[in-house]
Amino acid sequence: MRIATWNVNSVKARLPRLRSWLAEREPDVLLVQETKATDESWPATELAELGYESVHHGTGRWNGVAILSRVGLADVTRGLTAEPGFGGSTEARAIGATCAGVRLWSIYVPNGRTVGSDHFGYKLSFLRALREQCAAERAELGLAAPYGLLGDFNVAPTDADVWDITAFDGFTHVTPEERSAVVEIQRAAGADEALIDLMPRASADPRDERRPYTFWEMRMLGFQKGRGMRIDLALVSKSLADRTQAVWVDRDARKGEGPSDHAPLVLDLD
DNA sequence: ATGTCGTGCAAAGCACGA
Repeated sequence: MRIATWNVNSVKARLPRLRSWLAEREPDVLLVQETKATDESWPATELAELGYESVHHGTGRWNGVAILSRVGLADVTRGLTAEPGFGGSTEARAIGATCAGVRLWSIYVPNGRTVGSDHFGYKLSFLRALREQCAAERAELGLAAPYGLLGDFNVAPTDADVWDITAFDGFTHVTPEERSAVVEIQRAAGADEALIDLMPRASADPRDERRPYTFWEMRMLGFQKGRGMRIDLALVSKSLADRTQAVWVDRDARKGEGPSDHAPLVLDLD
């Protein structure tokens, strides 16, 4: 089974590339972020023609998350129980479903903008709500149940996860507060059964030994200059990690005409 | 290099978010 996560930065703008990517890589489950779609404009019919049932949670223009599956899609949950809002309303940043017996979430953590801003506080609140959701669900499902939080976390877990840590001094995505909030999510059900941050290789090539990034800024030719970040994560239970044979970034999806600024993160399971 | 994208509004340019 193949599970992938991809911030597509508008499903409308990316539909041609999404279609060809699905045909090429044939994931069984794809967790999507930043669809920028409404539930009405979500291309469910086109995706169904490609063999995927899908669920979408979005209000248009910004945010929006979805799950595509060709191995079943059950127990759909839109949003987090304790999800905070921003500017007076809740956004569409989390959707969960059970696919082929695996409980999965498609997560789009707020960017945070600048350290100490209202949006930064919102980001930390969102991460706390995700920890609560994870703790409650894992307790309910049992710690042995295969479980995964995948998506765009907008946090680089370590200094090695950005192209040059000195370039990030004073910026979001690398602060101790954000990093410890992610660790707290991993430990939501206790340190013994912590979710594992699956480390991908940098591309589809098994011999690729470059540092693995999942995001490169559109501005300033970030991809062309190798200025990447590993901010799309797969945090999975031991039961799911044990089934994982390969984890890789589909770096090729960042190339060519009209890419997203993120590349898909792919898990190949036993 | 505040250098690229995508969206929506109201318009063929701008504001906003990333």
